[in-house]
Amino acid sequence: MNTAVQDAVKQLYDIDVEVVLTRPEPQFGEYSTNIALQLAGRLQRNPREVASEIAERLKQSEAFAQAEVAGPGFINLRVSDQALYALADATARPLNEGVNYVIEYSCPNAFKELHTGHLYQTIFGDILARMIERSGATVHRTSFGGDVGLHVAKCLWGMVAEFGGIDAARLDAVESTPFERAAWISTMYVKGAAAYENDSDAKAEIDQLNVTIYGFHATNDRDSALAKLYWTTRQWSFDYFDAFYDLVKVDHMRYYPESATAPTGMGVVKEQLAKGRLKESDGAVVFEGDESKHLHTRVFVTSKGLPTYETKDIGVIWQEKADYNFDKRILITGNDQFEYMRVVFAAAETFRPELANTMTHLPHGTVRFGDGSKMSSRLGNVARAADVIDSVREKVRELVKDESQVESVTLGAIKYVFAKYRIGGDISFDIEETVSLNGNSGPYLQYAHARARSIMRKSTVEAADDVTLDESERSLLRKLSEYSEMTERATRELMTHHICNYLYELAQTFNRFYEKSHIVGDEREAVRLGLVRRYAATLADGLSLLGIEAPEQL
RNA sequence: GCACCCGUAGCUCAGUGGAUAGAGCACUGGUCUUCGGAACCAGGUGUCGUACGUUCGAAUCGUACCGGGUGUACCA
Repeated sequence: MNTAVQDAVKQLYDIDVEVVLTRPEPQFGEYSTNIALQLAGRLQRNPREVASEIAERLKQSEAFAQAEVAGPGFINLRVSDQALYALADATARPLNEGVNYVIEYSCPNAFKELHTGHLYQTIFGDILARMIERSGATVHRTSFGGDVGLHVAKCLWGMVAEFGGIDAARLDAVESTPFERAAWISTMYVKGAAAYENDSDAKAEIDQLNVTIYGFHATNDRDSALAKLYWTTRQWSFDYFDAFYDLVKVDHMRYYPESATAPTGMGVVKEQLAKGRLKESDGAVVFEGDESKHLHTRVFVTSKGLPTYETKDIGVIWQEKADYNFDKRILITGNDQFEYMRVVFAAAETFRPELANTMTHLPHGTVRFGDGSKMSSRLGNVARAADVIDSVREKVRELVKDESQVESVTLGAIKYVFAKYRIGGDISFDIEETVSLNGNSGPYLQYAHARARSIMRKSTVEAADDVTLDESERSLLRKLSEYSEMTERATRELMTHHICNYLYELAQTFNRFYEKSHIVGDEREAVRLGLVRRYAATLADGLSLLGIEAPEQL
């Protein structure tokens, strides 16, 4: 359709322009263009005159039923009902046909529990992956976290202290579900962390333990007593991740543990040091920042010879590239890592120029609760992901009687609230609002779908299309016709909140239609049933993009 | 100090060059003898943080400032 306008401009003025059609307020029609305002300057003419010339030309085009000049020189375009049906039935263009993506998110550390930040990333990342897959791409979901390091040493120390010695057999007495095991490991961490702070002997032991743990990987020690304790509980962590991802019903990611990425990263560091792209400085290996680009200098290997997060991050990029040969890589992290990631990306692109323009970093804000507080692990009021889910489920139980639907509504509520904020800023998580049955929430849309399906079950006629729609019928079809454009935009911009805003507006439009238009038993039943059917299908499709179930009844 | 992000209605947020700046929540009143009322309609007194600038046109772009947050060499 924009090409129809481009052609008109070309014929009239012999100018090649890129025409962007926008969706104006409904009273102005389906599409609007400001092309005349842009051309007026170049042509040294009055914008309204230019607009009416273009509009005259467009009236002859088959693409539009109507073309009118409005305001300072906008051209408002209206399409036929028939064209509106075609738009409503159109599927989004496959923007990423054949493109190979890696999307890295969630990224929990082994030996720790997932908190709300992980929950947000897990859900947002999963939705993003769905959207991109839907646009024709191949998507590989990955995750990256620490299975070695000081936090692990604190944990192991805590276990040894708890057992009064190194005794892996004592693990048999620990509760056996993945969530209980993860919680137990957390208490061992707390024990170790406290000792590290307050007891200098313990601190020395833990620091030594840290080195020992790296050794388990280097020497592939799986049999010594301490190694058994480590490998067993490490596996417990991975089992817990799997159980958690099953609980929230997302696809699993491939986990890249730091123990594996560190050696890869160290190999790269060695190579790049020889090439002079990394420098030695005060005994450490650093990537020198570029002040003109405001890039910090960062340490890749410490003066003690240990790899930092930078090196491990380079290691993951190299491994993901080797495993999947991605065309595009998207990384989701908290926004506190924004500047840090700029340096890592700059280093990666310096080492391997072919990576330039293939990697995107999506930083997100903090999940904040109703009172505006940021839950802090230091203060002991950290919100574990599982606790958040539990408290939402409790609220849902008050409203949904059918126990078999509680889980679907619980997850719908949580996924929706995380998807509806534009990524980048903080996420305000108000539990009442999240579970609320009216307003812009997941449960509201699930209900909206169930209601539409109920109407469809009730009707016995054959659905039919009609090209002389009344006003409320047409406004619903018009809203439906925006769906594929909206999903394209959400995919292009990597922003899930467009989907939520649209679905909510769609439901509101439907409610207005439904208020005015009787369906079952009406003489226009067939036509209206066709619209209800499209509405239910669009709602279900949009919810499925968000990973939310669309129930038949609720 | 420098850099980045944020500042829009009482609250939570959309809108990032276009028409009278919009939603939800909350609050008030009303509609309909419910095809699932979890509905619909009506009601906003907003210095779009402030000031200058660019533009036919600025919440949106530029510059400076104010306020909040984050980052800034051996943590992740």
